[in-house]
Amino acid sequence: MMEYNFRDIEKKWQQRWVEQKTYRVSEDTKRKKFYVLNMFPYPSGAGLHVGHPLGYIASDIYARYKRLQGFNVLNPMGYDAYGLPAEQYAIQTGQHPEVTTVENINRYREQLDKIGFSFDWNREVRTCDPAYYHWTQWAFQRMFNSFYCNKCQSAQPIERLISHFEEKGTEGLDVAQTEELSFTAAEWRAMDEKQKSDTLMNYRIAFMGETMVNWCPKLGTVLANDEVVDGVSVRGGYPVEQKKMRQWCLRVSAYAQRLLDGLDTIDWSDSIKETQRNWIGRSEGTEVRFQIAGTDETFTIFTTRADTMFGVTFMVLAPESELVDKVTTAEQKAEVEKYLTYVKGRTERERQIDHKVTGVFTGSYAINPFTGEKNPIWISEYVLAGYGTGAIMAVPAHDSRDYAFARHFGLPIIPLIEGADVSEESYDAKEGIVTNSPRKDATPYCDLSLNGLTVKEAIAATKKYVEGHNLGRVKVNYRLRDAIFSRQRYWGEPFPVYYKNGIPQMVPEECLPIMLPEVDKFLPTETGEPPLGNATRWAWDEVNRKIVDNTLIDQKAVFPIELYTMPGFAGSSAYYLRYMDPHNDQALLSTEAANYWQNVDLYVGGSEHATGHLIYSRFWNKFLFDLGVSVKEEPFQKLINQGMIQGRSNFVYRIKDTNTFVSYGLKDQYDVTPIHVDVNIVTNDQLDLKAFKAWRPEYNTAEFILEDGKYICGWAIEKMSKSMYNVVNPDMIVERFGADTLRLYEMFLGPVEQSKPWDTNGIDGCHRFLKKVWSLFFDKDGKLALTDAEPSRDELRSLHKLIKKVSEDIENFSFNTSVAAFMICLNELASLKSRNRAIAEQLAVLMAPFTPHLSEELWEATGHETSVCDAQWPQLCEDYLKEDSMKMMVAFNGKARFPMEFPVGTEQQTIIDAALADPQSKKWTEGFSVVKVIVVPGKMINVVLKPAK
RNA sequence: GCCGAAAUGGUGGAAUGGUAGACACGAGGGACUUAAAAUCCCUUGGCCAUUACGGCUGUGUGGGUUCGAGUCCCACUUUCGGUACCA
Repeated sequence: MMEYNFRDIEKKWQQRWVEQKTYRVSEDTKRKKFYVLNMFPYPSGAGLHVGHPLGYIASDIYARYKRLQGFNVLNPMGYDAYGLPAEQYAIQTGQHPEVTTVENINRYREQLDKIGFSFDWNREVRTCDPAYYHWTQWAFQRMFNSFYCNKCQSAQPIERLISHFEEKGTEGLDVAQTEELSFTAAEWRAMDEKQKSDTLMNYRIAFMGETMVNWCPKLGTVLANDEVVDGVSVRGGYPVEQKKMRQWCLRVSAYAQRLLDGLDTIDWSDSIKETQRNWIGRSEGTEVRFQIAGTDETFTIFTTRADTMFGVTFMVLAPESELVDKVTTAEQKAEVEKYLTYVKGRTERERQIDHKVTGVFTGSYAINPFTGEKNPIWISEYVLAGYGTGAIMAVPAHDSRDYAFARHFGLPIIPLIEGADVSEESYDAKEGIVTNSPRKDATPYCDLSLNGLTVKEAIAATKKYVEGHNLGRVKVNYRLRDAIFSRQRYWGEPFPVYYKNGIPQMVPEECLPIMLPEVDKFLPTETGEPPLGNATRWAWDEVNRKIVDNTLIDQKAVFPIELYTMPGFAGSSAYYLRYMDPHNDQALLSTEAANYWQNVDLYVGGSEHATGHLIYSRFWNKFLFDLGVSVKEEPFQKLINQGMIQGRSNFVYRIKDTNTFVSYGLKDQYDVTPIHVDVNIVTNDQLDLKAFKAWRPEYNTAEFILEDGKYICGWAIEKMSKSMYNVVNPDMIVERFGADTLRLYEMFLGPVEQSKPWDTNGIDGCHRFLKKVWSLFFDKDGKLALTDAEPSRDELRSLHKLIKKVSEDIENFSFNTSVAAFMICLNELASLKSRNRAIAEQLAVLMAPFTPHLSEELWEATGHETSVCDAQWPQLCEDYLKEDSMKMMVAFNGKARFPMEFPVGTEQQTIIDAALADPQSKKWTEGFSVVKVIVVPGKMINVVLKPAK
């Protein structure tokens, strides 16, 4: 008996695909392109579990479907190969990260190959490959040599800015910048080289800046926020402090508005667009200047609530603000110093976790330009130096933080909105009618009155007044920060930068890439320099234009090279462009390739990258778009966020202090401890006792209290992880059921976007289905059992229903329902006893995106010589979908009662008459009169009744 | 706190405002078999009824719109994501 032998079939076709280069693609201007892309994986040491391929399978189905529709489909894959785990492993074992990374990549590749993807492996990229990071370095240099022009909203060569300085200084400048500088052409020309370099850093898109970081002196490295808990490092428990450090940064904030606007042009889920909008955090407000009482000095605050000008009762500065020194009076100096010391000792983390109300009075006052009142100036950590101007006006009645502060320090609270009760808490809502602005008892100070206006109107009126009276300006602020672009790590892209007299210089473009040097230790140096400080060959010979030994520094023209490396997102920001032309050694990609492939039509990946990779990539692409390298402003037209596959853990229950395990149903009668048990020795929650005893030595002598002769395990949905013993490996599934079954089942589990648990038990259904498909084509002896008769109308209807459903479902990414549709169709064919060749062939094509190996085999068996990949997606003929008759439900007052059948196309009135005339209707209509009848063709005849009098 | 998504049988999940629970798993019963596996058939939301038929109830909670609501509107509860002194 010849059964569905998936092992041989899958091996055969996977080999043939390689031999015949089935998935090789090239630019073909005669065909329309379609670019499908998955977020490339970081090859971790743990290998793939069953959750990882979910998105790859979904996009592979889409890619294959598009190909069957005649598109020239680009569906590449590669590796995000730089990353922390490999480096940590290197530090612990001395194993070079490259070795581990390559091992892991090979393992991934092996696992991926078994699942039957249509990737064009010829286009593989690895971020750690010098031929790849050449272009990461190149892009960085271009960013370094660019500034952002606000007027033309695009990146421009830095030379243009320099000539502007030469001619006019900063006059008439409207560009993105770290801080607003002001100098004349003469002043610019008077600057020395170092000063000019420092000044330009204020404008470059890739620039060197001073920023606050978590610094751990004992570990000699910067730590990310999640590597610090309660002020100490997670690894080692060493204290962590806030430190200002020089770092390379990318001026992502310059693109804030374009990043925001672009969201309206792309086909992403509303939730992820919203996340990005929040992250960019555009806020329209007003900057207002306050005069420091008794001086000529002023300072500027930012507010979105210009309507609350008359409710200001104090001012607050960020502790890091440069104003602090200026406004602190002699009497308050000691207090202020004490407070600043306290704040300095607080880590970022502590400030985030507990929002203690703390602060100190500076001794100075600011004059409110609307009331003339003197408001005390305080310092508090709740005001952040990095947002707005680092100074605020406090309106405790209408801001909860100001309110808490006012209550704590006994400062006045003036309500400004009619009916707002501020006795217990502030009234933060931006609605209501403004009052007290100005207060009735106040001496008139300015001619602005907001009383009687709505909040919205009051804000607009105040803005107008501020601009008209030169008190400040209308300003848009963004929450989006510039990205810190350097890491004190080894395993990352080196910077193509060297330092000449402390001034960063770009290595000439023709000399790229600068290769990551060898080191003997992956830790920081003894003097606290990053790991690259251990490299002996890490100096730049400017004359011979090559990397040379460090010992030559200080001789002639040899200079130290940057010791920082780039962060993870550097390599992953433009990889989708490189896939278009992966072997090009002259450019990131050719113009031809860029013009043909344009951008990614469909991008699949996790939503956890919403505020990381997906922002950086969009930024990077926009920059390259400004350079004319990328031809589309947005890199990813449509985005699908696949859900996580969770683990389904199993538990056994050990009676305390014994080696006896009690079955789930009886566990409440004992004092038990639940213990995770390997899900691979449990079937349908029933424990394999033998396998359990063999699982670990201590369970060798285990005894069991069973129910109905079985040991039933408890279960829970948790993250899939080794420690929960709920990891299911795709190789194991492929070995037992085949890749096609795995693909089908992963899709059948539920909607791609949704998180759902993996439960191996359900896979049988999909496997059985494929066996049934096999036996539709072949008899018991393995002979093709199809007939060449004309297909019947019923067969054709079943097929075309399937074509319609599957085509729609794939377009909508609703793969679980298309799998169900396959099963329904097969059942229909079985009940029709259909073995029609024409129908069966079409079924094989429809299934090809889901089960490519099986479809290839069936396609070949039905006498085709080409790959099923080059078949044509079946044409839908609506004609076959028409039923001869339609079944409709007769309902009375919305309640369905009995079915009736009518020939297709029956007149509405005929239907109504027939329904009312039906003897069964009498039961419901007696004693009632008919108000109206609603006919939903093919579904429902609803008779609306009311009692007859 | 704010933003977003969700809540349907024992389980995963279906349902353009029109017979809720498609499809599958599991469970129960049966056929075949010495037996097991495999395969096939029947039942399977709950409650009541059953020699016929059937009836009631049911999509997190409470309201509303509608002839008709899982679906639309309002309020709430819970869960999961994201984010957080952003003025």
